[in-house]
Amino acid sequence: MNPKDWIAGLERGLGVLESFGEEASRLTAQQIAVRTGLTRTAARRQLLTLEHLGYLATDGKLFWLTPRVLRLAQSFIESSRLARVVQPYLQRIANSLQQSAYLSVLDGFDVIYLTRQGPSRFNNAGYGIGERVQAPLTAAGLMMLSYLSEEAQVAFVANYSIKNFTPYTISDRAQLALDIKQPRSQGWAVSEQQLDINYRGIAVPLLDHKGILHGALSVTPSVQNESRDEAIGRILPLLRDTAYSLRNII
Amino acid sequence: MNPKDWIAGLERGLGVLESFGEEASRLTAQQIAVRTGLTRTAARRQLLTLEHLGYLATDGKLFWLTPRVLRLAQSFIESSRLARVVQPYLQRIANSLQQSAYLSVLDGFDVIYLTRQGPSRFNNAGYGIGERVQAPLTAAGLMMLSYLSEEAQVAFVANYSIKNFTPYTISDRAQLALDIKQPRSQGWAVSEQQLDINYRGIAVPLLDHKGILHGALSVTPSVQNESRDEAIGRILPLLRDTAYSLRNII
DNA sequence: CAAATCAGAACGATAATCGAACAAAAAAGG
DNA sequence: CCTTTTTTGTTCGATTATCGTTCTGATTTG
Repeated sequence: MNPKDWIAGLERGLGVLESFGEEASRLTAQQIAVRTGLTRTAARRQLLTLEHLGYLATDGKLFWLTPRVLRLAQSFIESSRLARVVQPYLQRIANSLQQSAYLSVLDGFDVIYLTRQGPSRFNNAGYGIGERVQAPLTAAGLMMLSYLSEEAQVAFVANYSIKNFTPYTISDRAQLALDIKQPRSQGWAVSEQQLDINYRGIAVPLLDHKGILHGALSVTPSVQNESRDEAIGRILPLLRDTAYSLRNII
Repeated sequence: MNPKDWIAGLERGLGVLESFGEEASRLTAQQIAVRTGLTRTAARRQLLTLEHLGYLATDGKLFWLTPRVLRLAQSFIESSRLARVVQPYLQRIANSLQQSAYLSVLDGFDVIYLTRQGPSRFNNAGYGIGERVQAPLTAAGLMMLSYLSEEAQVAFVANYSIKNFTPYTISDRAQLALDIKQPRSQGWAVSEQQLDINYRGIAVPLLDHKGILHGALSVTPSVQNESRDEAIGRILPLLRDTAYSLRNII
């Protein structure tokens, strides 16, 4: 890229916005400067600009994010062609299984739920739209990770920081490496009580006619009343058929 | 503000990001230029920068948003002190009423759900975190709008574009003006089947010890099995008590 | 195949942005 | 309560990042 085609101010400003987080919800100009590597004066200019644009609020000393930043997320969700196209197909799955179905994509180490569809609006439980979960904890995440290149998978396994959510959460890198490798050849992924006890996830990849991965379809049935294999036998055909019907329109 | 403390590049870049939307999901540099008022070359520089930072993807011609923009939203949600503090109180409400309870804030004309709490994780139905709904359609929105200044309310009524979601949706500006004025003096708001038939909303304001509005607490009971007044009698005391307990810790 | 539309590169002008240095204010400490 | 230390806000000249014009090459359309 031509070095002239680079807006440094934009990069810095977005860095400032991203430097806020869970344990850094209210920061001074100084703290931002340290986190972003800018000088205090430069950081302050960015902060004042962001405040004026409505992305930040301040009491004169501390700065914090405003709900305004959610508009960007909204734009993404609304502008997702994939979500629009897949939505009615999710509905068919949800109706047929009488439980919520999900479309998700990968962002870095996280799975993001683009749309969900329950049997009815107010029985639309589970993950929320735009919600983000560590990829290896979900079937959809394992499914999509399996489509990364070999090197990317190795890098992932090395850099991923394992956290235990349930006693069943994978806690061993060798196992993780296997789990994110296998689904691709097999054509589906399952995760057992990784994130929430009592639930498993079943996912299939959403591929276009060229075989390019666009996302994953998944459902999260309860582990009660049926074995893993029973659940797969009951659910997988429907997911596969749906993904197959979508292959030429995504 | 000192005019030197203004990062033009950041303003322009965020304008580019925000110019994507539902009916504008994939845009050329040219189209972006028109939408943002920049020249094509300037728009192109912003787009290339954003692409390189991972916020946009391109096929060389069209640009579109990537899931990356959701990280900003995530930061906001995670960094919301209000959400953290209120969460356990929502849980109490959800347990006691056996239905989801919400904390929301206002952003422009929209209500944003900051957190929700259902009786259990997988019975956590309804609005998703970060979801955005036109304010006058919800009890929480009416509640918060009633805390705007007189002028802001007038401006709101004049500028708000009314859409009918159900036969009960308010469709008359005079009525709207009344509806967004009344809740403040009354101390609570109710909305009947504005957004979804079969459900009403009941909301109370979340005020600190100085009387400053920080958000709204709400629940959305079914209209079946009880009248409006019965629902209010059953639910309002709990919401009020909860809001009152929070008044010194938000 | 011609016409029209759009993307990419070059470049000199301009003003946007920078950081050092200083002033003011707030905390900390005795 | 006053002094010292740290943090925050402002100014200002230097620099270079960013701008828009213009031209060229590529792609689409009729």
